[in-house]
Order: sequence, then C-alpha cells, then structure tokens
Amino acid sequence: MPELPDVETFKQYLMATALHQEIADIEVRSRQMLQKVSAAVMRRALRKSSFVTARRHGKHLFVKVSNGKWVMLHFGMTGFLKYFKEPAREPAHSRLDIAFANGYHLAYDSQRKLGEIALIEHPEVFVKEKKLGPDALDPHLDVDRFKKVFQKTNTTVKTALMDQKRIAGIGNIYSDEILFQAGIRPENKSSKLVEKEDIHRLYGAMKEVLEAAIRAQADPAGFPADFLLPSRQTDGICPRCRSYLESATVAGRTAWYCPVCQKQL
DNA sequence: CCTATAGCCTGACGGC
DNA sequence: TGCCGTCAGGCTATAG
Repeated sequence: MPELPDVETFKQYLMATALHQEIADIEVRSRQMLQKVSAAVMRRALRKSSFVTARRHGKHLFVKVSNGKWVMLHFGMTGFLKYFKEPAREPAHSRLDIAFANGYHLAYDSQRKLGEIALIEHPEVFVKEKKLGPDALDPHLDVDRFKKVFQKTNTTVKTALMDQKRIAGIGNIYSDEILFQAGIRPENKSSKLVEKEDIHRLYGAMKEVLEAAIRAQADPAGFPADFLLPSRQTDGICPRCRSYLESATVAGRTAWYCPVCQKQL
C-alpha cells in the first residue's frame, strides 16, 4: 500500500490523533521490525514522553518525540497505522503497540514485516545516509532538476520513477498512474523522454497525480474519474478510451498501461 | 560506476 | 476441502 500519498495520509492521521499524549508504555510485538535498536532502548526512549510532530520524506515517516529523538517508520508493502481504544480494534498484524496514558493506542501494523522501525537522531541525517533523492513533492524539485534525473540513465522510465535514490516517494502503483496521465509507456527509455521533450508532461503528471491522490487521502474511491489505478487488473478497461489494459513486467514488477493512450516513443 | 535480478516475509487467491 | 503455485502498492544485497 504505502507510497507517498499513503504515507502522507498516515502522517496527517497521526498528527490528528496521536500528538501530545503521554506514552504510558510500548509493546514491541515483532522484534525483527526494529532496525539497529533493541526493544528496551526503544521503550526507554518513548515511555513518559509524547509525540510532538511528524514529517515525511518519500515513503518514510518521521515522528518527533518530546525528548528530541525521532522515530522512523517505513511501511514496506503492507504497513499502516491505526489509532484505537478498544482492544478488539487492534489490527490483525500489529508489530508495535504504543499505549497512551489516556487509554488509546497507536498500532503500527505490517502483515508482511517488510517495513522498518528505527530510533534516529534526525530525519535529515537519515535521508542523507540512505542516499534518498528529493521528495517527489518537494517544491525545490523543479522541472530542470527533474530532467537531470532522467537524462543521465539508460534504464526505463518506470524504473527511474521508482528509484528512491533519484526521487523519493513513487512506487509501482503510482508510477503506473503517472505514466498513464502523461501518456507514456512504462518501458520507454528514460533518456529518450528527455530528448523528445516528453519530460515536462511527466513532471506535471507526477505532481498532479500525487496531489490528487493526497486530496483523496490515497483512497481509490475518491480518485478522479480518469485515474487508471482502480482498473489495474486483468480485463481492466482504460477510463479514457475503454480499451483493454495491458500488462508487462518492468523493473521486476507488474506494470499496467493503456496500449492506445500511452505511446511508445 | 551502472543496471538487472533473487531473496526477504506473510497471506490471499485461483486452479486442480 | 486441501494443497500448490503465484502474486502482492518495497527494498537490499549480489551478480554481471
């Protein structure tokens, strides 16, 4: 699930529910989710503290603790957050449970355990160490910088879009949507896009798709009618021209596209 | 350096 | 019903 729009929605959710409440205790349900930190250290860092704010870079969520530390949450393919009170409401694969003094809980759920939880000094240092590219919605990421990212590579445009070291936040699902909105096939060479001046449309589509998805809180039910994503399956139909969608393996993932609306350069 | 590919982990689904 | 293969909205370590 979690690409940029999803993680942005998690951030807003966390900030609307879980800030400024004393943390009574935490329970690490799956040790393997913790990166370079023991459950004991994590517990010591959070107990009696509270969360004060949150920020996001790409698919990473950073939650600031009142003692100055930050908790880093990455959601893998299946992660999400859930704020709840009744124990019966705890999600099925809760890997970290944070119990607040007011009786509520915040659960980090990850069915496939492909995510990561860490305790870090500062998000900026983390981003630098991970060599993450600029966030896809960073205002400083203008079209010229975007262009540079795409011209100096020999890979496909979908692969480049999903490479977190080039631009952070886009994964398999949203790269399909962005390429559909830009009218470009996923297996086109990235550098060719720059030659052919299609790069401006790709840039515009990226910003528009991600912003629209955030407005819909990453819920497909609220997506614009011309979005490809809800049709992304066998026998799926293009929302524009009604052709059957096609799929191909690109970057080891399944790409869906409209053979009529998306051109081969 | 660059790019492509297995492997990690768990569960849901379709076909037999 | 049960079993098996396949696939899944991510990323890393490795090979070429």
